Amino acid sequence: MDASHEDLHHPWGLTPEAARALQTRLAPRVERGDRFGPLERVAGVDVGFEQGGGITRAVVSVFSWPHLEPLEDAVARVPTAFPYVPGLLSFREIPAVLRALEGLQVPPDLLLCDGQGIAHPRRLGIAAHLGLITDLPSVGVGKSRLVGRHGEVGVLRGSTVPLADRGEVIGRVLRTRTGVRPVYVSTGHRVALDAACQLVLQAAPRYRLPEPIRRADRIASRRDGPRREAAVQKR
DNA sequence: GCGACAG
DNA sequence: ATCTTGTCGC
Repeated sequence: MDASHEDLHHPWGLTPEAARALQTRLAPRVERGDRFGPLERVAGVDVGFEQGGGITRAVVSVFSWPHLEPLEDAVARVPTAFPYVPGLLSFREIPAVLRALEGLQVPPDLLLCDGQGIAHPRRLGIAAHLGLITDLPSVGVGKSRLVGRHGEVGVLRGSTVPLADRGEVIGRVLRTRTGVRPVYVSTGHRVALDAACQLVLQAAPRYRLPEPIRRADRIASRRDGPRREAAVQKR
């Protein structure tokens, strides 16, 4: 029920072995059912790296819901302290994301993350991990597959096919745009798969990726440093 | 030992 | 993810 802070504020400077052990220990605490109220602010989360990868730049872009108007952006630049290791992405990106979240004027009601939720070897992809430690509802939206198998997805927008691994459905491959490569949607925390897919489809009315993630991605991968770090609209 | 492997 | 310019197509 509660996200007992202390033990959830675990250290990040771990060895890959210790990180995997921690994932196995935390995964059971991820809530796979729906537990979120009315949505007003939905945020997109993404990370980018600067020359050489020495600096991790995390971006959180908050949009109004359901109108999808940009409300606020928060950016954090942190020295990169963990390498990219398949399955351990959260240990590389979450520290910077947490800093960005701290910079928001108002916390969001939901997080749409660039990466997997429970569609992960130990069921703790970055979206699930981030949702768990912030206790915010979250959804994983991956641009490609990490684990799991699935059949062909219909060519029309809205088509889906289950993503399964070790005899369990861990996500859904969703076509957000007719004729365009589908995305991998999975439960992050407090958002079941059905709602997760509905939300992603609603958040992506025109492009392959949800609007909040697109904006965060654009800012995160911009060569030039971000201009305004917060307050898209001050009023 | 040989592939697979989010971003 | 990042290094990098233009190019083909709707």
